[in-house]
Amino acid sequence: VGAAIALADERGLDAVSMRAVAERVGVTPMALYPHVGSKAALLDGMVTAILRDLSPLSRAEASWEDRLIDLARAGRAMTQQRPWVAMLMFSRPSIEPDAARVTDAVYQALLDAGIPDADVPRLERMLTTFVIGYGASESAGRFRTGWLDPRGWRGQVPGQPLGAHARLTPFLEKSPDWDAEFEADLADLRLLIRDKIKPAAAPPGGDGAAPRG
Amino acid sequence: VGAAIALADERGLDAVSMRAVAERVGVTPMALYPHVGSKAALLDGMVTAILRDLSPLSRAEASWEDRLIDLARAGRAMTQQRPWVAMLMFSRPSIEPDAARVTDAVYQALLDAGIPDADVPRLERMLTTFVIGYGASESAGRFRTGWLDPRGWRGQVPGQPLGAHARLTPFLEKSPDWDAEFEADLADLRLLIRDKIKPAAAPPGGDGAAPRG
DNA sequence: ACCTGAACACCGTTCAAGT
DNA sequence: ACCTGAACACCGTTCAAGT
Repeated sequence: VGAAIALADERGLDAVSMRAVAERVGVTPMALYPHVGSKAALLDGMVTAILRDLSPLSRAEASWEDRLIDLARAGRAMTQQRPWVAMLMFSRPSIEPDAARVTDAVYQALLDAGIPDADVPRLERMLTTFVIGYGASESAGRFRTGWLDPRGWRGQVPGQPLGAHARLTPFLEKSPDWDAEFEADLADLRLLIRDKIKPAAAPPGGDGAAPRG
Repeated sequence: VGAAIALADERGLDAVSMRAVAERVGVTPMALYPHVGSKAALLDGMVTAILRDLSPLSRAEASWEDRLIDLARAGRAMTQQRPWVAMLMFSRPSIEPDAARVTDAVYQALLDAGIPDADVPRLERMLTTFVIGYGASESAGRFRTGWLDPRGWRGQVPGQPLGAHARLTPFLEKSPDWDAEFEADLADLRLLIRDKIKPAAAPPGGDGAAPRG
């Protein structure tokens, strides 16, 4: 699994073949099978290993907002450092205990925020879907170009004038600062979560966050 | 491209090989290259074709909220009908005019909502990232299992008791209704957008949406 | 218990020929 | 202008042998 990760880091996910991993380990391709089972299981093991090393789970005493933002930033840092990992996360169910550790930290932050228990799992999925989706859009190419050079948009499609593109041209001419955009999205999601906080009933360990500005 | 889509529908994306597409078209694999360029371009063409046929762009006179929700539902319907399309959308930049048509509809709805022009492109990316990410999570497997059978979570990882999982066990025992979850997420995102509406300055065509409760 | 070698049924793509 | 055939350099995986 370590060799596969090193290979993906150095030459991309496409370079991760059973043959290449075996060669790096110094063994015949078939010798891997008793150990990893299949290529799909190897890819599973790669995301599990990455998730196990996700860093920012230290600051357990920080506010729920800081913890949540830190987790989101750590997720994006991970997808920036290893561009191959985001897409992989969509295809692998997060059942392994190491993935559950991260999930648990998100759950805990949402519970500490005062979100009703019944809403916590859904919001965790919504937030992680966004973070992984953002990382995948960046690393797999969805966010590349497309907003550059919009001079041709107006009237390019016969029956559809694309009026909104025309109006927004000033904001579509240069590609955004993706770091700033991610932070702005996080700020919006933080507001969304604040709005879902249980009306008045104080949770067991509630530390009195202001209900709104 | 049509043959490739049919193949993906019938036997999955992995069955879409140049050789298989060529056979379905009744031609030698190499005969495809002058027409589609490469396999990557073929996959591009597949998502472009799907996007071109995205349905609900008809109701141009509906409220911005209805239009936005309809677009999101159409996106998910697309990823449900063709489970292979969501992952593909992350790897293909949406530069083609047909993709821009959908993007323009989202822009227009956000503009009609009264979102400041400068925020519209970012919010469009946030919403589409979520919709595609949700579809990818469903179809690629991230949402499969993992929340079933959580009886073993408590204390499964030595140094980490996974306390939040333990507390949320009642809500983790059965897999959610994914349709209802998607709708709940959309409702939350609708609220998020409402909160971002330009404070008081009425936009050119503003039709007076209630600012909050 | 762990590894090897040969083989099977595939890939995307290049390149020189054909018509 | 459009298609074909053969070939190159790969894939994941099975299976019978080896030690």
